Amino acid sequence: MRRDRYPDALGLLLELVVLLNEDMTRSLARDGLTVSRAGLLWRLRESGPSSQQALANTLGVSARTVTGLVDSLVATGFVTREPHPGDRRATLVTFTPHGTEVMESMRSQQVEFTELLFGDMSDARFDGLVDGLADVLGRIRAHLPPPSPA
Amino acid sequence: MRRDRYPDALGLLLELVVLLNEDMTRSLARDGLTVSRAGLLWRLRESGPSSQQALANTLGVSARTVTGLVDSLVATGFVTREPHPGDRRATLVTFTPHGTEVMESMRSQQVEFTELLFGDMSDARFDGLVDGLADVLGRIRAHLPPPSPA
DNA sequence: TATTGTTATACTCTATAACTATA
DNA sequence: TATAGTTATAGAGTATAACAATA
Repeated sequence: MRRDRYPDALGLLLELVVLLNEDMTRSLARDGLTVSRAGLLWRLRESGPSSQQALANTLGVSARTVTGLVDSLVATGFVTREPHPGDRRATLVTFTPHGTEVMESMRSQQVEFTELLFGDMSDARFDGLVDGLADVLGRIRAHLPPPSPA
Repeated sequence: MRRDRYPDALGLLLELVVLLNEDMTRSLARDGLTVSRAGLLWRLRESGPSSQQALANTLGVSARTVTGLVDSLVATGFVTREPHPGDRRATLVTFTPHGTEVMESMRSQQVEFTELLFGDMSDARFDGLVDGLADVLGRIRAHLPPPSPA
């Protein structure tokens, strides 16, 4: 009965979640970042200089939370708050040179990590994993409530 | 070139981490629990009535953290602190009837969730996923520092 | 009147250090 | 002297509500 392997499969998934989280946390700490702060920087790199309101929306957190994250990122030299041309209420969160540098190093770390995870894996194994992951992901997405993070 | 699919694969993994976390958090909240508190209860069910020290060790957190988690679990009626027979310094964290009940309902929720994730999946797909997950997990474990949570 | 961001306040998880009660 | 657990304190992430400045 295939269902006998279900607990294993769920256990593998959960352990993966835990270990990936630990690894990410540890790795980001070496750059002086936390997962939440890195998440903001990630979005910032995709969107370019952004208002905090925009960041709050895309990150799916409150304005208050963004204020705190940006406060700490300013204090640690990753970003600055620039005046928003055309709306004096708003600020434009912008990378410092140091912030840009760290983001670039993060990208190469990501490449290394990917190599570690999949580099030495047979094509069949890799394809089976990717197809299975995509499948599971589709099921979870379908199960989850309205994709709130508009 | 297979490396072209690497970013996809890592992206799938990370999205999976995020979504599984959200789903777990939401589901536990319905039972009046958080992920950390549920983690403690989970260990408690495996080990039976335990001292806080023992819980701190197996969970890999500080004694102070366990004090806080147990405080809240006592306040919300999931466990009690019983005297430790044979060591008057220690307490035995013990399920209440309500705690036991919720743990049982969590188990059936887990079965449902597993059914949702894998139920409608072909055998080949399922096997490919499980094999791939086990493979990746092995790589991460090998990469991580000393398994600190003794 | 509506929006941007901040201050005020609060809750959760986490930790280290100091301290109490027991071994 | 060493251990179990608590209090004191602190930092991070999260949130809501009230408020200021600006649209």
